[in-house]
Amino acid sequence: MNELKLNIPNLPFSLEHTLDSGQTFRWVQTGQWWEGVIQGGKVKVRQEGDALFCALGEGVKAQSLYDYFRFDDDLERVYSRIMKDSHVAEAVQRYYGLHLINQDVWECLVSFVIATNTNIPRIKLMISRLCERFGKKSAFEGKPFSHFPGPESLAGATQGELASCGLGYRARFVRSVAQKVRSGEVDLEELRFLDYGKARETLIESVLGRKSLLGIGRKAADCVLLFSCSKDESFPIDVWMARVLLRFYPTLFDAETASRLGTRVTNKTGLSGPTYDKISTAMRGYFGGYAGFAQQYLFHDARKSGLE
DNA sequence: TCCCAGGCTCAAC
DNA sequence: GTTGAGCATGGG
Repeated sequence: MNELKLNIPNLPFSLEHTLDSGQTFRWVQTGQWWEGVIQGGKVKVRQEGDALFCALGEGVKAQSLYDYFRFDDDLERVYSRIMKDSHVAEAVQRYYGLHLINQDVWECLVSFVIATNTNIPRIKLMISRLCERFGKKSAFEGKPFSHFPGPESLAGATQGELASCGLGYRARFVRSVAQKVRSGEVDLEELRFLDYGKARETLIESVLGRKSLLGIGRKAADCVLLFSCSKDESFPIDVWMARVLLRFYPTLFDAETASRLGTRVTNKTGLSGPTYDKISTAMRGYFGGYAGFAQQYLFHDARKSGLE
């Protein structure tokens, strides 16, 4: 095996916390190694202190890993901005070195269409089936693996074929999103160059009263912008975050908003658009431009500790 | 068997 | 504008 040693330029960095935090769904841990597919190629990585040992598949450059893990980020600086209270402080301490990642926009978009109303283990299952069934095949270290299927192949699949990967009612949405991207109606690469507000409008906009991307709501859009477009002020609010906000930050909201957060948690009813926006804007006001980091630490901590 | 899961669409009000 | 049913599926 052709092993490469990469120096991690900015510490802290934790490979495990980063890959285990629900930003991405295809990495598999085997022993001390993590295997994944990025930028069209397979990689195997393991961390030892400030060194990242990796084996790169065909077509993958070390720079791709550098970009993927956002090694330019200076977490200490981020921490100093978001450390507003003991709750983030504890989460930061527990998951010290958790990076936000910069994954492929298309893969991230499909992943979070699939991620609605389900749990992380099943998201992984659905995506791995999707890749096996529709992804291009390659080999790494003599073993076959599948790439993430492109817009063309998912747009060309029937709803039944997609559903057979366990997608259920999501099959329709995945197909529709794939068709919009294939046709060029929605330009994903452009998102990186827009500011957060504009990029978000692009993802959830309606044309003639009809949504352009079926299956993408506010929460999914925020995840895409945070995990694949480096919009660090994005603050996705799912059930877990609703619990966190209700438990630790109720004083940041007026009574009506807090009560709606409560029904989100207990009745599992969705937040209305304006209410979602009001809450995430408040959290951005509280944490600042790196609110997305705070969100990710709080989310991961809540999930790991089984907050109720 | 029932409940929950990184929500969203659609229709009714 | 808000609310609520319905949604496919697998694990606890």
